[in-house]
Amino acid sequence: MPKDKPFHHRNLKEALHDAALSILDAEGVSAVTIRAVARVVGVSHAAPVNHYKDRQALLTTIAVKQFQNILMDVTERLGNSSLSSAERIEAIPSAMLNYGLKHPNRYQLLWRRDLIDYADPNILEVTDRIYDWLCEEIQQAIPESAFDRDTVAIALWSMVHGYVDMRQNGMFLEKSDTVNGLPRQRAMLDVFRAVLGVN
Amino acid sequence: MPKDKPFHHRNLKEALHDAALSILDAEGVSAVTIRAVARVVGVSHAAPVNHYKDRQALLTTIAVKQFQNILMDVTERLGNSSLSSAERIEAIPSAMLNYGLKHPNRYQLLWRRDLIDYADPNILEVTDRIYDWLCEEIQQAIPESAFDRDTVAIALWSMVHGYVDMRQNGMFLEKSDTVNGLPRQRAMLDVFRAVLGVN
DNA sequence: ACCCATCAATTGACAGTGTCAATATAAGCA
DNA sequence: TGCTTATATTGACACTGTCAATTGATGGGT
Repeated sequence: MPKDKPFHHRNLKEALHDAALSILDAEGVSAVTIRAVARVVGVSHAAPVNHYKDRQALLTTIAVKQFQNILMDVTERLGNSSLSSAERIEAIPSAMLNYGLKHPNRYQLLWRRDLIDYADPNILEVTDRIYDWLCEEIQQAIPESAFDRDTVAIALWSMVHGYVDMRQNGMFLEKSDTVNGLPRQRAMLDVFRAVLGVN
Repeated sequence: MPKDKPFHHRNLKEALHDAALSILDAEGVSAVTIRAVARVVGVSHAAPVNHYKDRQALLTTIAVKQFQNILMDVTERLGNSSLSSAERIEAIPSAMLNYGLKHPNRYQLLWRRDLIDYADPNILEVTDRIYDWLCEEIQQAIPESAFDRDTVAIALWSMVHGYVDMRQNGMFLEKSDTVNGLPRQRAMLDVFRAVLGVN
C-alpha cells in the first residue's frame, strides 16, 4: 500500500475489470463508462486504453468472463453423475435462469450486441461450448426423438433467455411467480419435460 | 410548400417520429439521437423538446406505435375464422417472429428497458392486450389441459422472443435455418403443437 | 384591428461521453 | 549506466442530452 500513489498501478487491467463489474452490478451497464471506471480505480481518464482498446473491448472481456463463470457452474454441476436425464438437460437452462435472475445487470450485458463484440473468438468459443454441451446432454438423454436435436436445444435456450429478458423488462409482472406451488420457471421447464418424455 | 422554411413546422411531432423511425431502420437505435433526428427534419437541436420531453419519450412513443402495428396485424389475421386451433395459437408468436426477423432494429428497441419507459400506460396497455389475446386463444383451443394456461402463454412468447433476440446476437448462426425442409422457427413451434396436442 | 397570452422554435451553454495525439514517467533489459 | 518499451497523464475534439433565455408566430377575446 504505497502512500503517494505510484505512477504505475501494476495491476490496472484487473482493477479496471473489477471496478467495471461493481459499477455494472450497482448502476447498470450504461454507467460502465471508461471514465467512470478510471475514476473508481483512481487513474486518469485515458489510462484504460493501454489495457482495453475501447469501451467495447472492456465490456466484451467482462462478458466473456461471465459466460465462463456460467460454464464453470454447469461443468461442476454436471460432474455429479447422480442426476436424472431431465436434470442433466436442464442444467444449462437452469443455470442461465438462475444467473439471470440473480445478476440482472450482468445478464443484460451478455446480450447487448451493440456493446460487446460477438465476433470475438473468446465469446464464440464459450457460447459454442455451452451450446454444444446442451446438445450433448439432449443427445444422451433422448437418443431417439421425433424432434430435431438442435431445434430442441435452441427452443429450450431461447425460452429461458426470452423469459429472463422479458421478465426484466417488466412483462408478466402481474402474473404470479408460482403456479401450483412451484416457481413459474419450473412449470415452464416441465412443459419441455413432457414433450421430450424425460423425468 | 413554403419557400423559406417558416418558423413553425406545423407538423413537427409526426415528422420527428418518422425521421426517427427511418434512422432506426438504417443505423440502429444508438443513432436515434434527439439531435440527429432534429438534423434530418431540418430543425434546431432543441426543437423536439416541445413535442417529446426527452429521448426516452420519443423512443417510447415509437415503441408503442410498433407494438400497436403488431397488434393490428394479429387482429386482422385472427379475424379470419377459417384458421385451425394451432394457427390461432401461433398467430401472435408468428407475428412477433416475422416482425423481429423483418425489422431487427425496431424489434431491438421494443425490449430496451434502458431506453423506453415500460411504466408508460400506453406500453402497458398494448403489451397486455397482446398477452391477453394470446391467453385467450390458448384457452379457446385447449379448454382442458395439463398445463397452466399462463405458463404456456409465457413459455411460448418467451421462446419466440428469446429466439429472435439470440439470433440477432449471432447465436445459432452456424446451425442451418431449415430443418427437414422447414424453417427452424416452424420446427420450434411444432414442439409446442406436440405438447399442447393441437393441429 | 389590436393586444396579449400561449405555444413553438432558436441559440447558447453545461456537463458528460469516447477517443485520439502529444507528452511525461517508470520499468526492464543490454 | 543508458535505451527501449510499456504505462499513465494531459489536453483536445466532436459528439451527446438537457436546460435557460430568447425570439418568433399563432390565435382568441375585446
